Amino acid sequence: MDKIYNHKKVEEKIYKMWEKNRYFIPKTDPSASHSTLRDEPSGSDSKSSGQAKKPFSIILPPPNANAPLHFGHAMYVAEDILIRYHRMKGDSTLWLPGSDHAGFETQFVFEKKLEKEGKSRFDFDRETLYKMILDYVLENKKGMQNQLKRLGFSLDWSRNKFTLDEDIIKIVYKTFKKMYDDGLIYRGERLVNYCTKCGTSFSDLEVNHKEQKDPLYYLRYGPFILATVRPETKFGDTAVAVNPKDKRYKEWIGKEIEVKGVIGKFKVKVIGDEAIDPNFGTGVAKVTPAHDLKDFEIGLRHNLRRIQVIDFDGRLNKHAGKYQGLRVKEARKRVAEDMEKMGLIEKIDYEYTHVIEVCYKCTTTIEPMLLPQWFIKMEPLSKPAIEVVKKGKIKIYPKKFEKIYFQFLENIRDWNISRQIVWGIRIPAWFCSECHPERSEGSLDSSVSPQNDKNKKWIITDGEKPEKCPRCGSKDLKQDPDTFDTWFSSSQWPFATLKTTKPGDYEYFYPTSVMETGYDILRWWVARMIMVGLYATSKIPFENVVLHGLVNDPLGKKMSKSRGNIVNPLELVDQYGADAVRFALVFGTAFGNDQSLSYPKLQSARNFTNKLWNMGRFIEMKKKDVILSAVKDLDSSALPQNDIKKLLKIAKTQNDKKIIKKTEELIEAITNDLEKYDFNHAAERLYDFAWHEFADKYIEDVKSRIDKDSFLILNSLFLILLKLLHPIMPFVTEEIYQRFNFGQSLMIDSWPKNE
RNA sequence: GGAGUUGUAGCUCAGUUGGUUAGAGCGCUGCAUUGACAUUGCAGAGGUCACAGGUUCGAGUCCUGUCAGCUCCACCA
Repeated sequence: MDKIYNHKKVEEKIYKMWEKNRYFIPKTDPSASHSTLRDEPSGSDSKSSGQAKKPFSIILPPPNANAPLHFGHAMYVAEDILIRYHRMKGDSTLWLPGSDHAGFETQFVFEKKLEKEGKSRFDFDRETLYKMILDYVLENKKGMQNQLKRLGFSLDWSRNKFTLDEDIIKIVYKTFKKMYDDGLIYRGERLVNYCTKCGTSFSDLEVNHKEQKDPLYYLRYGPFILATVRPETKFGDTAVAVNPKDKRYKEWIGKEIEVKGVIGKFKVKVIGDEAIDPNFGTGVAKVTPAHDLKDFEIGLRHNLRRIQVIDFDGRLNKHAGKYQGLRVKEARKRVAEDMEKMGLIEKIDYEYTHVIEVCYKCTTTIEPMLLPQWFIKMEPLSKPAIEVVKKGKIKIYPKKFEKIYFQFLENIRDWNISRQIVWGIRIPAWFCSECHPERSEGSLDSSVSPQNDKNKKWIITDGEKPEKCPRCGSKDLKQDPDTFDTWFSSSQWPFATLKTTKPGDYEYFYPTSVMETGYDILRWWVARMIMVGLYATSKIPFENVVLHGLVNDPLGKKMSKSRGNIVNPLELVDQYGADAVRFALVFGTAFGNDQSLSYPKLQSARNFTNKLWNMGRFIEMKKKDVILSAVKDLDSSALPQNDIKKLLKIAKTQNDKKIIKKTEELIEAITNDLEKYDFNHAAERLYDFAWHEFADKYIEDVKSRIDKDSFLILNSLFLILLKLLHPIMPFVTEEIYQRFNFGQSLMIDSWPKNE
């Protein structure tokens, strides 16, 4: 054995050995009776194997396939710890890998790449663009999978899935169709970021913010004076709002007022809404639900009409009367001038600065525009999801996150699942061009006027294109150009994967045992998996939710591409070894809390791997000494002993007995820690015991008096220690195990237990 | 603006349902050791537990408020 543990010589070799021996594949693979392919764990009794026993399963949260993993992903080590622990306990254990197409984000990343090449999405048709992104993603996936392997993750690669696999898409379609048939899907309007120059809508990611100075007009508005920067949207006003607590206007709430305007008089209602800041302007605001995000929300709450006055070409429409046809900027100027002439402007504040949204491509001001979108009614789904956690059918660890979960579900809003991008699963909805020819289709966005959509009869299928229109028989059917929100497909991940891996998987492994992921996606992903899982399968998707904290950079700042502080886990694996990286991640921070990447911690974890290595070296050396003393039955007695009671019998000194008892306590404690997902305590306890009890005290004590019996104790306890450490530090423990010829492989050896 | 979360040694963090003298690692100081390991061992210094109240026989722990950091959500008409 080398004097210093060299992870570079060990890790790749060991991982290949595990993979080759199919140790990552569940012992009881329901699809084939090949459980004899490898031996049972040496310590487990035959009763514990077979279908009857409950399996242990985890679905890996599929990382986005658009970029290499960052260091935060290495936190999935918590899952590997659980998986390895249960595998050693003798459970049939499955950890299923996969990756996510990550709609928005991937398309955004890809377009950045196009931009560098001097191109843009508008240079390609839909099919070409999709194909290009797909190639890009498939290439990325490989690197990502390599990263997971380098971390030592014992994932069953024979069951690897991707959210855009044909069979996954089929299931997503089926769920959508079922929801539609059950009346959970409806067509509703929503404001999107729209660039009238590019002629398309953008995601929030694609919108830039810019501070600029604009005149703030104080308009005479019926009996009120109110401040606005957008007098040109006045034609779309359907209410005037004040804060309900504002004494100045309290008595007006609920009344209708008459307003004199540049194209005649009109009437609007006064409403009270908390969103209105009494301290801004005069404390009165006009409400234009069709062209302002906040007003849209107010409109939803008060059931206001939405009048679209700006069209998709950026010009005012018929609602603007004589201003029809003018562009927004020009219209604003003209309306303001005319109002001034009519004496409708109280004053103008030219010093007002605010933040506006501009198109990241052409810097045109973004217009919030109404677009028809598909929505899911969430209340029927959220209620059962609240129930299962309240009743304890699904448990959330650490418990503090339950609060966030309930808060989200109790205030849930309907879910808009339409996205105006090509990269994703296209929505299986068609309409007939004969019955409803008014819709113009063709571009990547879905620029339709919402008025047309209301009477449109959509044909929803589970993926197949309908042959003809069920009403007029026309074969000229057009598919909705939109794609599903990525979370819509990932909300189905636990059952969609297991239904499409191997026959019997779903029946055997679903619901899965644990869903482990970062707390930051508890709402976006975990809550939705519970809701959609319950809906589609009538079962909970998993029994336990375990949430880890975020890994920030060494200064405590969130790692992000824009900050440029992303750390690739492979760099650290190269430098410190996978075991050290894994150990450092769970050591020294309460599980579920955020931590900062700490190089000193990595270093001390690396030193710990070396300490273990040298404990092994010492024992190997002593073994030779003891064998050299030429006692006949030494070979068999040098084999480690699983039965701790027997060890106690041969213990001669108080120190022997003490260390055996402490090991017994350790087994109990570590087992409890892992059952409670208390990873940091397990790691801390193991570190402290291995280093400061076993090495500093016991080895030092036994060093000078080693004989046959004390060697047996030493050797046996060391094997137990290796087993307890293996889930966290699989490589160095396995390497020592192999060198000592303790058995076939540590990863399928038995978990220590006290009788 | 709303919500969540954190504040404990120079640094990074533990501290279970309140219960003796508040712990660990790194760093620091001193000593030792070249026969497992210098990626080592032994010993030591270092804390008004953010602040102010309250409950209690007793508070790092429970309650209220204040301040600061971080995260998420919504966003200034």
